[in-house]
Parts: sequence; structure tokens; C-alpha cells
Amino acid sequence: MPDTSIPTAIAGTRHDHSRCISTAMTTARSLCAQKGVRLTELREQVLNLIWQSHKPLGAYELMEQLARETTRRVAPPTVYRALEFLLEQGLVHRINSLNAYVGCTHPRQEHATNFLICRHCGVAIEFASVPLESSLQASADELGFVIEAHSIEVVGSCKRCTDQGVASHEH
Amino acid sequence: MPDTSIPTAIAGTRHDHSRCISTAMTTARSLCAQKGVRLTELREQVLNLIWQSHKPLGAYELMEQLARETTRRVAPPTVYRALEFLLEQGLVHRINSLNAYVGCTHPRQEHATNFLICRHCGVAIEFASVPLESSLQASADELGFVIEAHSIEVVGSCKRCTDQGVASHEH
DNA sequence: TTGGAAATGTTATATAATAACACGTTCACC
DNA sequence: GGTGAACGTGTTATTATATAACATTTCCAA
Ligand SMILES: [Zn+2]
Ligand SMILES: [Zn+2]
Ligand SMILES: [Zn+2]
Ligand SMILES: [Zn+2]
Repeated sequence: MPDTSIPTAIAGTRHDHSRCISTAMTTARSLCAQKGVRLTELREQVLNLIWQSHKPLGAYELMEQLARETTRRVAPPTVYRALEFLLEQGLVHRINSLNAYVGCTHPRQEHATNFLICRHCGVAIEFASVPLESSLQASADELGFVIEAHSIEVVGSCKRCTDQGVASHEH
Repeated sequence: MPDTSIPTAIAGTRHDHSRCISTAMTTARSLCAQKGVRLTELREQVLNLIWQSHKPLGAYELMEQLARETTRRVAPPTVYRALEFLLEQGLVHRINSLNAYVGCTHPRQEHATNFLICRHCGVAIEFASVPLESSLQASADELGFVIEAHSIEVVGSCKRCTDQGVASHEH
């Protein structure tokens, strides 16, 4: 079995991103094969474009890049359908506060959408936390609410940007 | 000083909603006076419309209702500017996953945006939890991330809908 | 009073997402 | 190898959400 996940929170650090890309693509292919769903060329192209960085990418930016890459016109439904597929398979997440999409770093596990998003460099860092999930569950239990899904989007400054003092150069 | 908050999680329960509305409006007026900002007629109208229920209201629905109420045409910037003001003052929250706006139940306190959202009846229940905030902070600390704001949107079934078996009648 | 800031009105446009239908590809089954 | 149903993609049009830019009005402090 191929590599199956990308180290937690690598997004916020210096790292060899080409490894992120290849790991993500390999995992995606194997995961789709396993589930018996088709990772078509288009879907793979879209996933690959999304994985070019850890910054969430808007559907229309994606569309432009896809058009450039394929040298033909690409209409919105094309990318939205690919995104829909990738979301269903858990290969990408949607960042609601940004209307943008980012690759999932551990698509094999069922999990919620928890992100730290840097206001300065734009990076979205996926994270998980057992205590966080339990206290969320406790809050819901208290009110008799049955959780089906959740998304946490934290905005702030990542370590790199804070260390570089980017946060202090603000207008 | 007038009543300052609405009981936690009242949204998901049977209650006298007219009290929610009057409390919210009174608190808003007093809060704006205190801060030296103007709760104009338009802004108050918008806030009042949003408070007609605990279901987040879209900007365009709001626009229509406002147009009906004032019997004149209302353009998008009108409502968006009012919403911007209300968001700044902490009187309403935006639910990113729904592109919709809902009244804040405790506008006097600084706080994040945490909601339980019922898929069946549409109600958004604002909640707070100290353990939740601390575990979130712990996750961020671990990665050197400085939190500026966050939003948690939980989707599921509220107690009322679960009790009424709405959740089981699904297609 | 009066002049500048704040609020609102108005028109146009940007940005994000989906509907509806046509066309092509794949693959199990014959 | 043919065939058709399911799935995937192309294409056009439209809907939904939000903002830009500038004109006009209202408010309030000096
Ligand atoms: Zn990387
Ligand atoms: Zn950063
Ligand atoms: Zn109420
Ligand atoms: Zn409900």
C-alpha cells in the first residue's frame, strides 16, 4: 500500500512540497481504486492543481488554471463536478469562509473539517484533536443535538508568518 | 440596564419568541448608545427582520422582506451595509456554510461564532463552551498558530426534530 | 448656520454556483 | 464483437451572493 497521509500541520512549515503532491496523488489513485470509483483524467488534473499549494483555491481560479493547462475553454460545471466528486471521496475540503478548496491531508480516515487559516500567507492547516471533538460532542449532548458533521475554521497567523513579523507590518 | 442576553440554546426549544425579539432589540439599542454608534432606522429594521426567527436569513430574502415592509425598492448594498454594521457591532453572526445571517444571543460578550444548525428545521443554536475553546487554543498553541477569530458550524438534528422523528422520514 | 462626515440611494458589475440538455465513453451483458 | 444503460463531460443559460463606484441625503458638531 502506498503512503497514506501527510504529516500533520506540514502546511505551516518549510517542507518539500513535491512530496505532498506525489503522496496525495498516489493515495487518491489507490483510494479510488479501492472504492471502485473512477479518478478520471479531469478529476486527477483538478486534484493535482489544488495540491500545487496548501492555499485553498477558488473554483474560478481553478477553472482558469485548468483552461491554461488544457489549452481549451473550461466552463464552471466542469470544475464544479470534479470538485463535487473529490469532496464526496474526501479528497478535498471546502473552506466555507473563503469559498475555496484545499487538498485533504489524510483522506483515508473519516474526519471533520478543521482548519487553521493564516490571514497573511493564506495557508490552510488541517488539524485534528480528540479533546476538541469530545468537548464539541459534550456541548451537543447537553442540548440533545445529534451531530452529523462539523467544520471549524480558525483564522489567525501561522507560526512562519508570526516569526517573520508579517503580522506587525499591517496597515 | 436592560436585559442583556437570551438564555443559551433557547433557539432549539419551545419558547415565547416575542421575548427574544424585544430583548434583542432593547439590548441592541442600549449597546449602540453605549458605544456611540448609530442604530439607524434601517439598521434596526434589518436587525428586527433577522430576529423574526432563529433561522439564519439570506441577504436576498432579507432584501425582499425589507422591500415589502418599506414598500419601496431596496438594492443589495442597502442590506449589505446594514449587515456589515450589525456584524461589526456583534449583533448578528454570519453562517458561512449557509451564506446567511442570524441574530446574536449574547452581544455584550466578546465571543466566537459557534453554532449547532438543524438540517431539518433550519434553526441555528448559538453555544459557548470553555473546554471547547481551551482545546482549540491548545491545538493552535501546539502549532504556534495565533488565533484571531474562529467559527464552528455543526450540522445535525436538533432535539425537537429528533424527538418528533423528522430525521427518520428522510428520502 | 454650515460644512464635513456618515448614511443611504442608485447603477453597474464581480464572483460563486447550478440547471438543463446534448454528446461522448465505458463496461457489463448478450 | 454488438448494444444499451449508466456515467462522465461539454455547452449554454441562468441563478445566487456580494461589491465597486459615485450621487444624494441626513446628521451633528463647531
Ligand atoms: Zn506541502
Ligand atoms: Zn502564514
Ligand atoms: Zn426565540
Ligand atoms: Zn431542528
